[in-house]
Amino acid sequence: MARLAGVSIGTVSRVINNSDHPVGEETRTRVLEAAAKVDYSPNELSRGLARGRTHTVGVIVHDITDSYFNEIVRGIDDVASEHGYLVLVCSSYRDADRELEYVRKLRSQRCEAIIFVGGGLRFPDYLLELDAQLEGLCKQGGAIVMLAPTDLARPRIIPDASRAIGELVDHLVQLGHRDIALIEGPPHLKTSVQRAEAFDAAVRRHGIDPDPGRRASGHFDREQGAAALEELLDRGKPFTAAVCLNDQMAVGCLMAAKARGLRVPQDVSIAGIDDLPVTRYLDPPLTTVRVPMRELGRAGMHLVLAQLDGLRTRRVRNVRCELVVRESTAQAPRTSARRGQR
Amino acid sequence: MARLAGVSIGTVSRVINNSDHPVGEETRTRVLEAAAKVDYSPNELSRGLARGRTHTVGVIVHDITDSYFNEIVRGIDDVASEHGYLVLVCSSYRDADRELEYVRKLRSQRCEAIIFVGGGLRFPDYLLELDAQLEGLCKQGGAIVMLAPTDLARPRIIPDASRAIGELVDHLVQLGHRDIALIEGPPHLKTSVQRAEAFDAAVRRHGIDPDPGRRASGHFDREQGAAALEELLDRGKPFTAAVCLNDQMAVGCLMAAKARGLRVPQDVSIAGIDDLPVTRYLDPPLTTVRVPMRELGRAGMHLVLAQLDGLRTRRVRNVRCELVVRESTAQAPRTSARRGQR
DNA sequence: CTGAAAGCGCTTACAG
DNA sequence: CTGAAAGCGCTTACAG
Repeated sequence: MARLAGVSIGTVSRVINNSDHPVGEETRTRVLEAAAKVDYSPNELSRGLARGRTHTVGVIVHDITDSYFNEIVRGIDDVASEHGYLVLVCSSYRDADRELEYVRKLRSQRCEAIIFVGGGLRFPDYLLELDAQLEGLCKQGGAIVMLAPTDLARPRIIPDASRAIGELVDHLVQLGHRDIALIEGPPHLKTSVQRAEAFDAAVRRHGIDPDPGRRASGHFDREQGAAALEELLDRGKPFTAAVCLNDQMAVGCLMAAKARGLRVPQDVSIAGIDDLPVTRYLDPPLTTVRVPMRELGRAGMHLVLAQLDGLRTRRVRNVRCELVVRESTAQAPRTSARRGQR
Repeated sequence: MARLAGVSIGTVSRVINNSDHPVGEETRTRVLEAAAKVDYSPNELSRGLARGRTHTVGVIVHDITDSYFNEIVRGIDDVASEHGYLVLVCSSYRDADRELEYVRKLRSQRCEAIIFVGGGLRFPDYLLELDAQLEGLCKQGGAIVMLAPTDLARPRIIPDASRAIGELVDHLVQLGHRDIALIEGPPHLKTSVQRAEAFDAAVRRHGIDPDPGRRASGHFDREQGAAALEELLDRGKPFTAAVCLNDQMAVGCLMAAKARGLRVPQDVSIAGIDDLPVTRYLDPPLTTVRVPMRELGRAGMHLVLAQLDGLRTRRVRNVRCELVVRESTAQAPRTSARRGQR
């Protein structure tokens, strides 16, 4: 194509990149014409090799079909595409090995940044290896951003639901609930641990002792959230409300409660966390804690850009979450959920 | 790192790639040790340049937060990751320029394939330019796969809902519905056009003339689906059932109907197409046509792999879709929806 | 079994 | 204003 235009490849490069190096008008036109004729597509690989920039960022999520994650990816992508970046989406399914494998791959691809959307796993070996990989990426000039609690000392923006979880518990207690069941996420996931701690602290403030008998894990998953509710029901310890530490589990929990013949919220109140789009379409619409997912994604990508621009930071930024009261929570019934069961 | 191991870069390459070119055992260990020590991360860019393979595929969707698309991406990613491919996800929002821009970028990145998940737009200029870009990508050795109806002659796997739409209409007519409203998608989108044609053909089979007065566009979008129902209601032409050409619109339609005080399905039956996960959690659960999204994604990526393996094909494969009857459709009421409105 | 060297397609000082 | 050439980090015939 340089031959077609009758110029050197250096000149071609200059006009294609609109470099500020001067190029003769007539030469420029000749190059542009030749480029159009042969349908020239500049090779980003070699360009990346030569310039050290790939215009790609990697994003590691739990599962792209989970709204929590795809909403955040949407936010990331909004600003990424605005700035000419392409996004590599990697679903790790919270598997440490899968995640490490992806990090290695993204590094090899010379992504300019990796954004971790999901919560940090808490396995020591994994943390060590992950930190080494991330250090390597940083040395290559890459940026790292974490959008969830983690044990790694990396720049991060974290949705902090603690305060809103407190408000949620206040709300329930005001409605007369004292026997509040808790459906947790994966025990090795920091997000779940933190949310559970916030819940425990909140009920204690009301003089209620967190009761292991009213607690089950739904692994942040819809089906397992449903199973957790059933387990709690089968355990026989009465409760009038169930707090699910994410909305996916709350969806499952709600369906399971209905399937057991419980009316929500008359027989049992149910609340979640995240405020996924689906919560509005449930019957009843779900009381939950709003995590500003799209904004979180946008902020995350902006932090990436700032770092690539030379910003050095280890500052941790918290993002406020708000209680959203809808119709799945109401006055506690006289008889508790278990007995109310038909 | 070659220096650290005291060998040539050629030798390093051979052991890192586990090439079948013989390498001395002791040399191999030395290289591996050096690699571990410096935390060596092979540069995929240069590797891609030298070998002409990038191990990436681009996927163009409408919007990653739309379940229809992220479910398909999930299927693609399942087999892509199995085969060591990374996935670049591009949301075009059905904008022709955005889509073309992404195609150019993916080409520049030398993606080995582009999978188009969404339906084809039908703008002549766009089609021309797109086809040129795709031809370019093919010449570079890339594969193309379309997972929706399109006017382009490229390998494709298409979910064919026509037959199931016919069954849906039969189902409604059997329930006594004759005044059936239709909420369509974007008029320039082939998927929407085809589904509408299938609907028209089906009602005609029952001696019903498609009525423009009972037809509105919701642009495949939740909010606009709701607006479309309201418009139909306001138009004053009575109907006892509304068929939405995708589930997103059906969700909006259902909420709007309830907001207007209509009972579903007693006052009006509502049906969608796609069988998104959310349809199960609605009240009432939605009657719809199941499009096997995840399988479609998997099949799409398999077709990519086959093409990269040298398969030459222009064959069009259709994927069967099935009617799923749930609770949002029932016997037609005596009085039609409009009058039933409170 | 090992290395030197050409080549992948660019960018970018450096000369002219 | 233009070109020749080094360099980005690999792979892979080609010699030895």
